[in-house]
Order: sequence, then C-alpha cells, then structure tokens
Amino acid sequence: MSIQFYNTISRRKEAFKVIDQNKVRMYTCGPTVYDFAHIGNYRTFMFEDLLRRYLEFRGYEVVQAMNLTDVDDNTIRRSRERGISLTELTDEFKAAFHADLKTLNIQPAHLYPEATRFVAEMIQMVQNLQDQGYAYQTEDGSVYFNIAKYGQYGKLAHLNPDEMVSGERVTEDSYEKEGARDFALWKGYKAEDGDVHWESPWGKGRPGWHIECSVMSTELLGKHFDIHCGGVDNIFPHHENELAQSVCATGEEFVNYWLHSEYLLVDNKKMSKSLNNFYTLRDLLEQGYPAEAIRWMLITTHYRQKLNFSVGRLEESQKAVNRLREFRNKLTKYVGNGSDDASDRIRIARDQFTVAMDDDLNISGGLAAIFELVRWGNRSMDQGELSVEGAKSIIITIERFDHVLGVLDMDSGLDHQVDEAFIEEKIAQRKAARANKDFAAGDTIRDELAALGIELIDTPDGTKWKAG
RNA sequence: GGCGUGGUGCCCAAGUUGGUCUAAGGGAGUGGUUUGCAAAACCAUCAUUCGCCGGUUCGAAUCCGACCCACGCCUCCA
Repeated sequence: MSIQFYNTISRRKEAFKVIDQNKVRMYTCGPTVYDFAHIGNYRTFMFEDLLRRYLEFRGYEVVQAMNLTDVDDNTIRRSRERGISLTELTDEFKAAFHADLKTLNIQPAHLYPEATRFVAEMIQMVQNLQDQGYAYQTEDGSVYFNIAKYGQYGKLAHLNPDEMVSGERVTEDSYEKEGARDFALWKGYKAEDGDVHWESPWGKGRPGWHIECSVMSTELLGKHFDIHCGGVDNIFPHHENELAQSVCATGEEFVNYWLHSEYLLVDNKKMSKSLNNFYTLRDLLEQGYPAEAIRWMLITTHYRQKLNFSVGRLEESQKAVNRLREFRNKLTKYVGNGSDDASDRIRIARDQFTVAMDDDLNISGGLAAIFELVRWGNRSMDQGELSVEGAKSIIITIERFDHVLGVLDMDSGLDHQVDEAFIEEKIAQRKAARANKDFAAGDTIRDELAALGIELIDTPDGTKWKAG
C-alpha cells in the first residue's frame, strides 16, 4: 500500500505519487512576521513538520520551502505604530519565529524565502498575467486578477464565484475593481504605506496579498511540485488565488496535493488574535509547561481534526512523553539474560505504525502501535524474558519512531532558575540520613524540596530531581 | 442563504469502503505486586455500547432517512 493523503482539492484520500522519483518537493505557508506566533499557528507548522518527518521515515528525500511574509498590511501597520522601519520589525519576529521552531523541535525548512527578496520576480509574474489578459490595471496604479478569465476559479475551496456573498471588507475596499471577487496582484502606493514601496511598470506600489507564494514556490520548487500545505484558513482566499495565479502564469499544473490542518480551539472557539483567546509558546513556557508537552499535544491529534486546547491536555501530554522516555531509559540499563530478541514484536510495531501513518498520517493508530510495543517491552523486561540484544533492537526501533515524533531528546525550553548546588547538597544530606535508616530526616528533606517545587526520584543510579 | 466538519467510556481519541468491534491507544480512577517513603514499572479492573429516532440487513459505531447539538468557511487570519 502506498501513502494516502486527503487532498483538499478532490476532498478525498488519494494515493501519494511523487513527481520526481523519490524526491518530494513541498511548500508550506509560513508566518507573517509582525508579531509572535501563537500555538494555534504552531499547530500548522507542527503538522507540516510531522508530514515531512514521516515522508523521511518512509525513505523520501524532502525539500521543504516555507515562506516568511515580511510585507503586507499587518507588517506595515505595525511598524508604523511602533515607529520603526519595516525591516526592523520583521527582523525581530523572524528571529522570534526561528527561536520558537527550535524550542518546539520543528525541523528547519531547507528554504525560507522572504517576500521582500522576490519583488522583482513578482513584478514579472504580474506583468506576465497582464500580458496574457488575466489581469488589468486600475487608475490608482493597482493590478487585479480577473477571475472571470479563469474558468477553474473556486475549484480548490469548492466555492462558486457567482454565489459568493460579498463581505463587508470587499465592498468597503477603496480600490477600483471590475469584479467584486477580483483580487489584487499589485497594490498602488497609498499614504499609509509610508516608505514601503517599489518601482514597477504600474508606478510605485507593493505586491498584492497572494503573489508572493506563487512566485516563491515556483521559483524554488519548479512550476509543478508535490505538496502544498497550510491551515484551513488558507484555503480561501489565499490558496485559491495562488492556484489561479500560478496556473495562469505558467500554463502548467501547479500542485498535486493540497493538505490543510484544522484549527486549534480554546473553549470550542478558534484560537485567534481577534478573540484574544490565544497563547504564545512563550506564555506557556513561562507558566512552566515544557516544550515537549506542547509538541506532543499539538502533534498527537490528527491534523484534520479540531483540537481543543487546555492545560490539562498539556499535563496528560507530558506524562505520555515521560512514559516513552522512561521506557528507553529502562531499555538502556537492561541487563537481563532472557532469550527473546523482540524481533517479532518489533516487526508488528513497525508494520502497524506504518499502516496507520500511511493512512493520511493517522497518528492515533501510530501511537497505539508504539505504546503496545512499550507495554510488551516493559513486561518482557520485568519477567526477564528479553535479551540484551532485543533491548538494543527496541531502542533502535523507538528512536526510528521518534524521528517522526521528535520528542525523546528535545529540551524542555524552561528556565530552571533553581540553585542546583543547594539541591545537590540536600540530596547528599538525605542520602546520609537514609544510609543511617533515619527515614524521618530523609522525608523531611524530601518535603522541604517539594515545597520549593523540586521533586526527588530515587533510581538505581542514585537520586534524581526535577523542577515541577 | 451556499458549502463543509464533528458528536465513541470520567477526559482525550482510533475505528465510520457492514461481520475479525465480545469497540485500539493515552490520561485519570480502583484493587494488587514491587519500593523504607515517593516516583517509575508490571498485573487486574474500567462502554452489551458508539448524539437521538426510525429503516435496510442473517448481522451496523460503520449503509439509508429525519432530527438535535457544536464548530468552521464564503472577509485579513495557521
């Protein structure tokens, strides 16, 4: 069986076939760098990370490009509000974004094209569309895409252009469009744009909302590539418009598989800036929730399923991660002399994992496969049936699975802010007390540290501690 | 108004091209083993039931019809 992906454009699962042998080219819509991204945004980037990691697990070579939108209404407005240049603003949030990706253990894309570096190519594409009659210029120096010239408009979002209800924003728009649904390819300069403008055949202005992705994806990945992802809110209008522009500009197929991730919810409402119900990664780390718990929570609900955020889920997530980590630790130290090399169970787990994940990244099924191996392995170690070689094989298997999950070795991202020397001293005192069978004194020290949020864990290798 | 998604145990959640579902997996709970204590681990237990009603069928969580509830898109948004 091949991998199946749910393709937004056909609204069904399709067998995944790569254009160029073993090399998958994917374009993933990145952030607009005018503010910190919230974890709803990261849900999508996390999904894209899972997708890429799984393709790699299955032996594909993946080339991923993620755009950074560093010029648009939001970035311009915010930089003016703060009285700094556009570049100063976007540099700040590009850095924050990369830092967050690192914290969340999201593999860096191979390419991070930035809109402002592709303006010349965007102008070319707009000109191309105009030359072919797909676009027209208005008196204010803007250029619009004429959707009436493109018969497939609405194919991705499954919207009929004739039935689309005009939103307020459209009717209030001061630009002079011929058709209400036509969208801007190039926006003529307005005073609110300040010093953000480029010279073009239509005069001073800046790129429209969607042209950057058409240009950067086709420039970097070729006119026709495999996968294009984003959140479901990108389906319309962003990806619909991008598709129209690209197909009309290149005259070729654009994208084979459109994959979109669902929203992260808070109290059953979409997490968004406007509802003010969002959490940033930084918020959660400050509240003491480790990055691996956040990663686990975001990655372990199927990407096309709405996910309701709660701190309770973060706590559950942490425990699941711990269970995997403890399992690996236990395997590492295992010294039993059983004869079971675990090869049967490993094969079952790999097959079960692959079958599940091949089915449109069915992560729940994949996790079931992993945890069944965990339970079997623990039992086998407890009963001394596992061989040391078997333990090693299971470790290798778990680490292969973790290439997809990416949680075993990630850093919590928390600032510990505790006096380690003090804690070590207390642990030493407690050890001495316990050696004298003075358990009351030992427990007093345990309680003291617990009051400071430090939990002590006795292991065969000595006492460890963690900050809760 | 148009288009669409989802309702499964205490919580999260897979299964939804009908039988192998006497319904995975994670978390919580309960009883036990182990541990000076704690943690971890292991064993056992935890839905005659899949939003509601009706239908098709030898057989339905899975198919059909009606209904209820929640959410989303049609406007910048991951």
